[in-house]
Amino acid sequence: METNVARTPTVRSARVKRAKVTVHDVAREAGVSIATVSRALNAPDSVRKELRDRVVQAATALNYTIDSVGKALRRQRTQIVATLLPRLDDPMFAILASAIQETLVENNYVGFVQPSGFDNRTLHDCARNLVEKGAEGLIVFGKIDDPDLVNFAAAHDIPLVSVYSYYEDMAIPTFGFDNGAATEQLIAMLVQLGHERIAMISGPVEGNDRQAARVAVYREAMRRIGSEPVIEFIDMSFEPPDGALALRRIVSRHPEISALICNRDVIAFSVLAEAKKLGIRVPEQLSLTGFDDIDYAALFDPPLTTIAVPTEEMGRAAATSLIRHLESGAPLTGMRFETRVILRGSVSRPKPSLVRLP
Amino acid sequence: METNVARTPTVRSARVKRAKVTVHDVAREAGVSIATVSRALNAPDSVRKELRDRVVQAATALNYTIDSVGKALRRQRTQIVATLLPRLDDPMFAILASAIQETLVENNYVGFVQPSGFDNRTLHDCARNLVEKGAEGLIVFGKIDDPDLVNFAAAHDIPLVSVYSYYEDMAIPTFGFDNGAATEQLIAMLVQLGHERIAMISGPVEGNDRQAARVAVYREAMRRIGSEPVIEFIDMSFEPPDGALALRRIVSRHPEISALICNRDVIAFSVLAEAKKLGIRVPEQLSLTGFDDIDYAALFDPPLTTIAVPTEEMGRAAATSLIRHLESGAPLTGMRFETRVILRGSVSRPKPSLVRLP
DNA sequence: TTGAAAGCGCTAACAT
DNA sequence: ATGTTAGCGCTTTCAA
Repeated sequence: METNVARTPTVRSARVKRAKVTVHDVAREAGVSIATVSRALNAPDSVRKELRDRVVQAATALNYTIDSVGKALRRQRTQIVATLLPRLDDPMFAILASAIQETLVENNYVGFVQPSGFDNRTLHDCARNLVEKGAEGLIVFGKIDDPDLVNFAAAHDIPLVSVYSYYEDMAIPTFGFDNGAATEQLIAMLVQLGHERIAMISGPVEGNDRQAARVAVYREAMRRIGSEPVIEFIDMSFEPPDGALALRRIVSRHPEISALICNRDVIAFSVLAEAKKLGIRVPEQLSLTGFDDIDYAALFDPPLTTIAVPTEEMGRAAATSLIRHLESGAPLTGMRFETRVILRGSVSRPKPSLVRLP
Repeated sequence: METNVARTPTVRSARVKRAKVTVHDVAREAGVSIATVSRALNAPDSVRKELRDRVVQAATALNYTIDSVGKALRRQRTQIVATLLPRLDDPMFAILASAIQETLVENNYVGFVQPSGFDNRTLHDCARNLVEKGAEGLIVFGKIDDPDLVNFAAAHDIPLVSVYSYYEDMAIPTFGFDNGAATEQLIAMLVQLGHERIAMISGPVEGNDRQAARVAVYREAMRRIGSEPVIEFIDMSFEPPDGALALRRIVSRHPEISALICNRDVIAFSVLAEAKKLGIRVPEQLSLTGFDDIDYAALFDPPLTTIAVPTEEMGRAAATSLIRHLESGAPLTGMRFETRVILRGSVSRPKPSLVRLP
């Protein structure tokens, strides 16, 4: 879109390596041994006040910065955790990443964040790269479907946790909620309002346990109430035209549909916009739901009914547990979170009038 | 909101340190020296094919993973870059972070991403922490207003670049656009449509060059056309009630306002929602603009007029330049990007009827 | 082409 | 309480 039109003057023509200040320099300056420098900086109480002050002063004077690479090599600990997410440029993932990164830094850790796509069957290479760069713990979004990753983590003693989806009795601890149960909540609400012809827009289910669980529960519910399942699968890289196209397909092929479940809020946003273009009134002619309750859901017109997911809490819990495990070998125990339906204006009782394309 | 109701069974009761596979193990297995192992893995061409194959085979058999900590200590290179952003849980920042992280990994780097707040006058501590954890290059969002950070980076030879805001002739290379010019574009468009009474909702300007530049240009423009500047400052941590309150203040104190510039799209979203509640018709009674053109801007009703910012391109350019500099000492040269007004339905010519609170 | 050996910066075991 | 020293895993001279 935009092109660069100008270039600032060059800043440094070459990378000049300045001599690095090390513990030896500080030790010399303070007139102590390198061990005392290390102690004064890491365990101040174990050093006499006078020496400690001299060390701190010397370190400040020389502008000393600890080299965590040397430290990490010696301690065999990096205090780095890596997070693998399908993508980062999407509110829900970004909120999760934000919660994780903040938790890490509060605990003197730092984190790599890597967008790795929606297919959890091929995470190994990405994870391996991050571990090789120093990650000593791994947080993965959703159910881990890659045996290579699981084996790799086990072989290298890298603790591995999963966030967002909850599973009982999994080898890998999960910090999340039950996607199927959440969809159940949504469908139960719609059914109670009187909806029977319900459609779904989902992402691909391959390697994506969240979408798979929601689709499965939806199919089962339709079977129960004797309705034909109507599902449109679209790419998960949020492209408004995809949502729009899916809506057009559904209303043209299944004009009897009275409610539409979108498996992500952002899909519902584009569907809502398209519905307006098509002259379909939401919720009068079509009830619409999203998933995740991202901030903007309440700001649309009508406000979007959706499932509230405790994204931030899950991220913090996963990161906190992982850190505790890394620090003190505390047992790594998954946690189940609850979701709830946020009923807003995009849903109403079904009206007798059917949806029709203009 | 949600509480955890269940706990999965414990996975590992203690962290058992498995003996680590090192170059020595691979060397022994392959019957070569550790030097040959290193060469076979890093510079295959310098090792006879037969030995090379033996090494690779041994490494695979032993499940060897290179330890980048040892490598980094020896090479004095980590291939880690850190990015400091005001926050991560917001679409525009998330898109930028995503572009940077992807660029890094494509170049065999990895990245720390740290939310560090909106005040660029106090970045030093955060940056120092990331450098101590191994970052050898730093990308900072917006103009760097912290002399401590600049001095620190210079003292430790840490290349430092700024992304999003462009400045000519800055000591630190900037990859961004001119925030003032962008606001000029917006105001020129509104003025051309006939607007004279224009208000602005901004974030705090302290330590935030983006907001400061936009406010300054706005004030100057109002002076030029002889209108009183009407500015509401709100917290930048997107809280819909803040935007709503700012709108109510503006229309109650200045009912003559015909256009409202919001310095972020997300603020405009909440203002738009509140306008509907108040019965203010957009754009008939009030023209509304945002900033950044995040994906959802086009999906609102009416679609939001805004400034398109090449977020992804800026992020990729900053990361690419930094990597090239790190790899080969290539000069670090800033780049200026262009913005443009995206005219959508939230803006129209001003109508004679004034905005009134219901 | 390959091997031996040094050493990156740090912490911790041991000695004093 | 402080100093001496070994060594974490790796790459890269230097020598063969």
